[in-house]
Amino acid sequence: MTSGANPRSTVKPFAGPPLAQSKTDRLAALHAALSPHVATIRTRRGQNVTLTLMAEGGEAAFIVRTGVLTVGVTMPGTSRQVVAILFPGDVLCSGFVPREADGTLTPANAGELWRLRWSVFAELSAKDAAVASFYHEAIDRQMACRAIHVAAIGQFDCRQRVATFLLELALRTGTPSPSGGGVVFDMPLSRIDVADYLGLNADTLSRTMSRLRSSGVLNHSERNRVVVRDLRALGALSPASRALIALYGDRVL
Amino acid sequence: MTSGANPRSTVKPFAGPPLAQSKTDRLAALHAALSPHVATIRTRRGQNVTLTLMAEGGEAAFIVRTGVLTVGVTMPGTSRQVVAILFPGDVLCSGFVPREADGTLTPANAGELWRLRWSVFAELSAKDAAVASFYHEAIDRQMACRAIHVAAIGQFDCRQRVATFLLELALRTGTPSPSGGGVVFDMPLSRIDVADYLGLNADTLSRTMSRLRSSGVLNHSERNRVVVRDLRALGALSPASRALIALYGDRVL
DNA sequence: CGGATTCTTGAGCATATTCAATTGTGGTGG
DNA sequence: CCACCACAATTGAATATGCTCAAGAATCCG
Repeated sequence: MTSGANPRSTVKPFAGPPLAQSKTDRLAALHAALSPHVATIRTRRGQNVTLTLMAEGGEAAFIVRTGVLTVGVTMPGTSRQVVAILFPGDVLCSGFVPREADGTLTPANAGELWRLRWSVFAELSAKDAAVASFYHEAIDRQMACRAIHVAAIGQFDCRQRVATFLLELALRTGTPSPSGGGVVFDMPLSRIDVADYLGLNADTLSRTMSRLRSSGVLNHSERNRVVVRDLRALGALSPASRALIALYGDRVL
Repeated sequence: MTSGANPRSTVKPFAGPPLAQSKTDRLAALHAALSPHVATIRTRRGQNVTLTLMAEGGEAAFIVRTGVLTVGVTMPGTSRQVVAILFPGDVLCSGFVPREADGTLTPANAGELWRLRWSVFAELSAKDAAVASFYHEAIDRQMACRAIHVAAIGQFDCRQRVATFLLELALRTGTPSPSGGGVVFDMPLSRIDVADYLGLNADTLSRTMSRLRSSGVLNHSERNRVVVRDLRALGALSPASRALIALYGDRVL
């Protein structure tokens, strides 16, 4: 099958968990194909990215180059729900966000975002198998991630939810800590953002984090930084640890 | 399909909410393009559809022809979470379901399901713009639906969740009731399935339904049939009503 | 350094869960 | 046709978990 007859059939990542390492590489490789068509948006914390394109309201596609963003919806009378957290390599189409639901795309970070017209992206996908497979891998990953997220807020208690969230961040953005066995990462989101992501009250979240600290799983540390003292112990607290490791575990573990 | 210079640019549904009416038409139109490659699965209630393809474990794509299916995940130590309910025209790729999470695809109904190798589907998408746009519309719709679902289980109280669920079913599968103003539809899911979808206890769900009945929004009726007496009143109970109507409201309203 | 914001923590409360008993429904066989 | 069984759905009382509200501590930024 690697005979080269059909480039798509040589794309292996579908068969196994995508390698996070290769994700940035692929993104860089796409630069050549996409750059003539993308508008680069420099993001900064709190800014609100408009989801639809200006002219004629066509659908837009966004590709996260660097940084972290949150996708939120707010239904009347309820508080905001963060529906997804986007990391580099993730894709968002404006059609993913329901209308009439006050959807927002908000950078948590300084970073870079590519925007292009959806129709252009679709055309490129049809022509270039690399673009298509990048997109489909991204969709696969994000769908799987959302499934885990739904299971977490639907079934987990607050400690399990927080552990799941921290584990996801550790796996996706963490680096092994100098004092072995641990993992360190920046917390790109505010307490309220995290609470909105987990379907928890900010107070409850704070309490839960405090308990994790006093039970020795986390370390006290600076404002926007998390030190996981024992990643294995954190994983034991999350029913989704095996699933998360299958999705993202190729970086740290 | 349409004659225009670039077929993709003639695909309008991206700009507005997709018409449910046209969904079945499009599905029928795809039959010609897909039928040489699909395996048709006749589904019956409770059966468990295996998510991966038999030979060499390649990724599979499923297209719902008729009937209703649930996609569920179960994390160790917690009860099942129904992550999505699939209706005709919906698409599921095996990569959407996280590994190590005990994912299941379960028909709630008798119906028909198409299965094909993902790589084949991707090739067809690259060649045939109608296939590609069908897929992307489906992804848009399902992503938006999942966002609403996440917001519901993350932020809504139990009555709001139930109202949201009933409204979704009414909009997607309901028919105007003989006695005007109402909507009737079959309930394809068991109480437990619904509870697992909404992140609620089955007992709580039952209580909530009872209260909706005694408050006059619903009618007492047979086992697997729901009669919404006043759709507007039901909508008033769901913070997501506007979003749901924007997504699916073109059938009943 | 001061003011604003974010985060933490406690006490009381509300909502949904648990567990168990009861009723209802559908299917099977006498 | 009815009796019976297994299973699904309903309902109540007690409990637990997370929420609300308010006060205080920590951190950021000018």
